[in-house]
Amino acid sequence: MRTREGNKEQAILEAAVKVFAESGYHAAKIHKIAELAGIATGSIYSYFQNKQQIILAIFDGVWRQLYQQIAVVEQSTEIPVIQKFDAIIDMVLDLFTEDKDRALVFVNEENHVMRDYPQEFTPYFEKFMVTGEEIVRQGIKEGKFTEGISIEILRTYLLGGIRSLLVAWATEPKKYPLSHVREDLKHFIRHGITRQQP
Amino acid sequence: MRTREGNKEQAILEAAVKVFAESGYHAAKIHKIAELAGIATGSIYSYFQNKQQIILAIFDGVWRQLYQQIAVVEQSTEIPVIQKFDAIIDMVLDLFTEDKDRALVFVNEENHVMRDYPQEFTPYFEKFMVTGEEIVRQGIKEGKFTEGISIEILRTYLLGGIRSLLVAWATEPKKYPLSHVREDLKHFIRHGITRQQP
DNA sequence: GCTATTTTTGAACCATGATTCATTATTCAA
DNA sequence: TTGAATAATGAATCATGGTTCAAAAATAGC
Repeated sequence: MRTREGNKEQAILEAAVKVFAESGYHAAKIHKIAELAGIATGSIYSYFQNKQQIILAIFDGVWRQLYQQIAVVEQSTEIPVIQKFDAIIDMVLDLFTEDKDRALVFVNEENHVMRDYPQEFTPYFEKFMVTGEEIVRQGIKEGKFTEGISIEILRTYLLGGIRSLLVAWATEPKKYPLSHVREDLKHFIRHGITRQQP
Repeated sequence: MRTREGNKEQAILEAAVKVFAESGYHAAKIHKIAELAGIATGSIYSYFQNKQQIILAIFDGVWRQLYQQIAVVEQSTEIPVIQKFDAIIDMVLDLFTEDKDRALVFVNEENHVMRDYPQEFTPYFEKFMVTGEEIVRQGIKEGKFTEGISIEILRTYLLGGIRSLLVAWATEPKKYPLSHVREDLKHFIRHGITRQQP
């Protein structure tokens, strides 16, 4: 018998994130991922069925983490609703702080992955969304958020804005320092662009 | 001598938008674009150097239109700054109202096109951004917009939110009716989620 | 109608790169 | 120490699809 040495699956995933971030999913070459992971090309296939399963696994990992965290926030009765949004921002930014490449893959590839393999896309995505909407509903109920707005539209808008900033930061960290992004983002979400009356 | 019949270049672009929207740039097949355009595969290449020039042409068209329109808005002394944002929203949504496919290509493919062919990407993109920032600066100067925020961050956030909503609408128009998207978007941009005091 | 010129055609070419699989290496249990 | 049994290898396979190009078709001027 021969046993598997090391955590190759993890190594592959990490290598894949790097390569996908750099060249995009389609241009990414399996042999390059293998090289980066320090294994042979063929070995990839004893850990993943094929290329698409690799990217699906990456998204599963990200959304699983995000869902677990938003679930905690949602449940909390300590935090005022309005601050739950802050917590979500922090949580998303923190998740990617140490890993720009993951941020890039997360933002750049999601659209086509969801389109191309809708059946196999991680269920944590849906769960995350539902939970987020729950928070918004809570805020409206408490009279803290504007009523009459569409929750769907709000969440799509916010997520889009956040994503866009993630790419910007990951691509040009100097120009978009995370600390500023964090603060400005929280401000815009709460108050929009209109100046606050003193 | 033989003269070219019809506007094949236009036909190719329109077909390409459809095909890119449906399958994404990478999975899109040239022969399918040709078929849709009603010409032979090889003919594509007497109008465009290659596949990438086609998608670059699509982006050039969109950003040119957007730039021309934002330039008019920016110049206007009639419209109050705060309403210039409304005008921009209207202008973007109107541009895509008749063409969901163009919206999808615009949002889904831009990231990788800009990354893969940064040199050849339309100059109207930059021009649009600069003009947009000019409007924000104007708003801050007039004391209408919050000061102390990063214009770069703001514009990235807004654009991301808008794009995200465009895809949502183009993919599920029933769930995201353009009229609602339009109103809610304007509201969020101005006031964020916090409830307005009566 | 005829010819020169340009457009259009679409089958063939060819590069690319994901995936396979026969071979080799490694480990554990006996 | 030996030999199943499984892991790892990477060269070969094979499908895909962008691009080319020789041939055919269409047009305008004569």
